[in-house]
Amino acid sequence: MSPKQQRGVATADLLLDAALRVYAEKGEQGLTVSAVTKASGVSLGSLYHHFGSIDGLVEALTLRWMGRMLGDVVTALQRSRTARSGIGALVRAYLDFIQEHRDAALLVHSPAADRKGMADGNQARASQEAPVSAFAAWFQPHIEAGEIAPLPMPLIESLVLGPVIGLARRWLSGIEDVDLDEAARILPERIWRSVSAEPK
Amino acid sequence: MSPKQQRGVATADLLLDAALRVYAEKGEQGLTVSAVTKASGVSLGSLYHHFGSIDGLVEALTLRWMGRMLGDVVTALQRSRTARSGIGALVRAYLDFIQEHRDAALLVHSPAADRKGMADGNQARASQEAPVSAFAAWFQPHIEAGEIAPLPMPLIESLVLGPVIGLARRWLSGIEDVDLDEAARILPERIWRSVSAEPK
DNA sequence: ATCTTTCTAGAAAAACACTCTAGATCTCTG
DNA sequence: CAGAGATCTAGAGTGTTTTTCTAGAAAGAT
Repeated sequence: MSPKQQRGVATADLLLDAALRVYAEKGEQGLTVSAVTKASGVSLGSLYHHFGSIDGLVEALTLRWMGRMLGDVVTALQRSRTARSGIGALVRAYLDFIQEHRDAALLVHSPAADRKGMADGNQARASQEAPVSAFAAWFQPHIEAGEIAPLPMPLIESLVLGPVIGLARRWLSGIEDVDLDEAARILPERIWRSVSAEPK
Repeated sequence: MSPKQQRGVATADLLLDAALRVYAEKGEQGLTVSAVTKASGVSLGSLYHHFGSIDGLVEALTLRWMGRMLGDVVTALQRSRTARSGIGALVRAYLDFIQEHRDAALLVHSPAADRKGMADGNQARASQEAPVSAFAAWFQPHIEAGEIAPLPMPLIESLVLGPVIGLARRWLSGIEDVDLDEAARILPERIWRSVSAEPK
């Protein structure tokens, strides 16, 4: 990588890092162009050169962290052999991530994330669907092996991820009644019951 | 209610209705102060008198529809006698609502909704916690009766609502692979397996 | 009848995202 | 190794959007 490109990447990183700091400190409202340029020391022109718009910057930031989170989750999945242990690993990886990167997780779980990620068929889709299809790819053999019930994949995803995401949102929003350790202990067993092929 | 108050409420309603129309037509970006004042025929001053800010207006709109949605769901719950049928009624009520009020549901499921609803301890909390605690109140007896497993209430809520919300978000975002009728048939049984007290 | 409060109105101010031109730094080719 | 071309940095300037502020109309209270 040439020095010029290096500098470009470094500038983009400065902006992304600064944007997350600003978001953590001042929230969604405070995440303005001037706040980010001040916090990063990078000029307005550079911001627009690299990201095109403030939404572009937020989208890039969201995708970066969404990618990291889904990467953690998929890695945890792929290390697991049985469907049951995979669900446990997934839940732990997800909850670990939001505890370790609370601010980033808040951004990823924000409404903007849904929009940006899904709205128009841009590169967002690619970087999201890779992990999502990895998710489906991991479950497929377990369906065929008779461990997981042969439900439509969207339903399996909702049953497995829905409770975890719901709990994560609740914890992220600052509600005090959520004990993530307890959840990590109890949820996998319960999710397993909902998607397993065994008769009840 | 005095005529003056009546007019005030009518004006606020005009603004809320117009805001939803604007949102439905032009999306989140298009939901500006001037668009709402034009669409409603109400002046700028009135908007700020009633809602204080554009965010205040959006928050009020979100809470109004969130209240209606949770109201539908809780009503469906309360008509059910057994835990199992309650879960089925809840799922159907939820999915019916998002189909019937797609635009409002999009707003309610947007990121802004999480923020606004939970962030600061304002009246938002009250209008949300009423239905939520109604939810808990309905489940409590079924836990004590041994139908539902004695899990912490946040976990029960996540297990029951998480999959439904996840699927709803997916459908609302326009992904084509979700069949809500099929989901309404399959999900209740699966959710029931996850929270029921019976041994597996 | 006048005083007070609530509501409506829109001009003016402030904040904001974004564009545009200029110039610096690096690469690559003749 | 000179200089043409590409990429990146810089910030003043533009247009739009939110918000504030002052004024006045309508209703109820005394």
